[in-house]
Amino acid sequence: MEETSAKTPRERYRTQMQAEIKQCAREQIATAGASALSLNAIAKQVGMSGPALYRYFAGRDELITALIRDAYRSLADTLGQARDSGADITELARALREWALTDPQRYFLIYGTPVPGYHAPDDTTAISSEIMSMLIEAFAALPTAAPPTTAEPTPFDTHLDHYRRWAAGHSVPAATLHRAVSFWTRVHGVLSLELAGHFSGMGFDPALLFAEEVDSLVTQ
Amino acid sequence: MEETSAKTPRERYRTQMQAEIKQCAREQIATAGASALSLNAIAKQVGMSGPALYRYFAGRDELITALIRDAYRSLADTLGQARDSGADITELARALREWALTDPQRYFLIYGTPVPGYHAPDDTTAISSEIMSMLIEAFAALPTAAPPTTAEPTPFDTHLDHYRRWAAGHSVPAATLHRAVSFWTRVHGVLSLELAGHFSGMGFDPALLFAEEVDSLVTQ
DNA sequence: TGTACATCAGTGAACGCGCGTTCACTGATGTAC
DNA sequence: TGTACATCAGTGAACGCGCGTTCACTGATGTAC
Repeated sequence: MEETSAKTPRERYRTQMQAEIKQCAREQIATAGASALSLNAIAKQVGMSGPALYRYFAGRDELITALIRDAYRSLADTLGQARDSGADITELARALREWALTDPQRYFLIYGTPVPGYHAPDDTTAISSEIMSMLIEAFAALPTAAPPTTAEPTPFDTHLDHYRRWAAGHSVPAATLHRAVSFWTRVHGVLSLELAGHFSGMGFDPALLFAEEVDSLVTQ
Repeated sequence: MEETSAKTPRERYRTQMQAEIKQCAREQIATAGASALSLNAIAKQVGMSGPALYRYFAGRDELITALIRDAYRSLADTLGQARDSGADITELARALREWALTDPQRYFLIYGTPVPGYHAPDDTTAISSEIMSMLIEAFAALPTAAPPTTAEPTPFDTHLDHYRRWAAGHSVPAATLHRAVSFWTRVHGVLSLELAGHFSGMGFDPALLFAEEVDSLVTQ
């Protein structure tokens, strides 16, 4: 995972310093939101003053971009590790939820309110499809008691059959793609509302709702 | 709907001016996001200078709060009008999606990334339950071909039966509450991902996905 | 091992900027008699 | 209808602030011979 070996001491120091800065930025975002991220405040907290940060990041935007990239990477790695441990789709969902609960603002860095002008770096879309790949495989591997292939394809199924380039390399039935996409939207429906506190007045346990939303697609 | 009648000219002017300021603020948010909202910029745009805004709003926070309240109100009214026109749950869903697509940043004002420190005004939770009420009634009114009441109650159903105070006044089976909540999460799952652009690389039409997510709960 | 030079981390002063907000004020609009 | 006063919208100057970013610089660390 880390190809940061066989580096000179200076390079290691530099990498470590970048990590410390990003860690600080994460804490600041967790405390006051991403829009309140301030380079000067970060600098003060890591014990250097202002312009020194420019040794490590070209500016505020590049720092935020790095954080977004890290968030994507962290999510994909979390799911990848679960997958490598033989997790099925239900366990993948649980890993995803735990990842989101660990640091809600990191979650919102990816799936929260988009800033109108901003465009995420290109490589994040690659990570996105890496994640979708895992989901598709997990659904394809399901021992379908009631095989979805035999069921009548829905309008969205047939529509999806024409737009499956994003699922390149997966020769699964469109119904499986549909399930992966629905999994994604249902999971984020619960998570985004839960993390934003929209259930807090209701009192019930979102974990149960989450589990059944996942189940709705597993035992389809 | 408007109880702003029989007011003096001054009062009408004041109300109109507040509306103009809020309209301006909405446009600014739609262009650059809520965090970029600037009182001075708004003042310039409505043709007055700086401090004059304090005649209408006590400060930046109060203005944003007013916008959030308006967003809630607008959503509830949109759904209420659909309901009054005899819309069923599917048509309510369509109205909701159109409302969201009309002004994505208004949507995110309610359902987007929460700002860690900020607490929405209390009356918005009242509007939230007003909305949930409509959904519950719409599901209760469904001519259930396969009545959900007869089905085995899920763990979340029985759990929800202990936390139904938020659904005060509705003596519907817990399964109906469950369907209303799931409707809410599935609908927001598609909408939040769609509006944030997470489907844009995939090419398919989110409207079809949305319709089938809604359908998954109507023809349950 | 020792010297000469290059690399690079970090500093401190300074830049211009726009922000939210306050204050004392002018001038127009409405109200009371 | 006219005068005297109160209300209130809007102005302009000024407040302190923290922001991102630049620049020329010091001093330590690494490299070459």
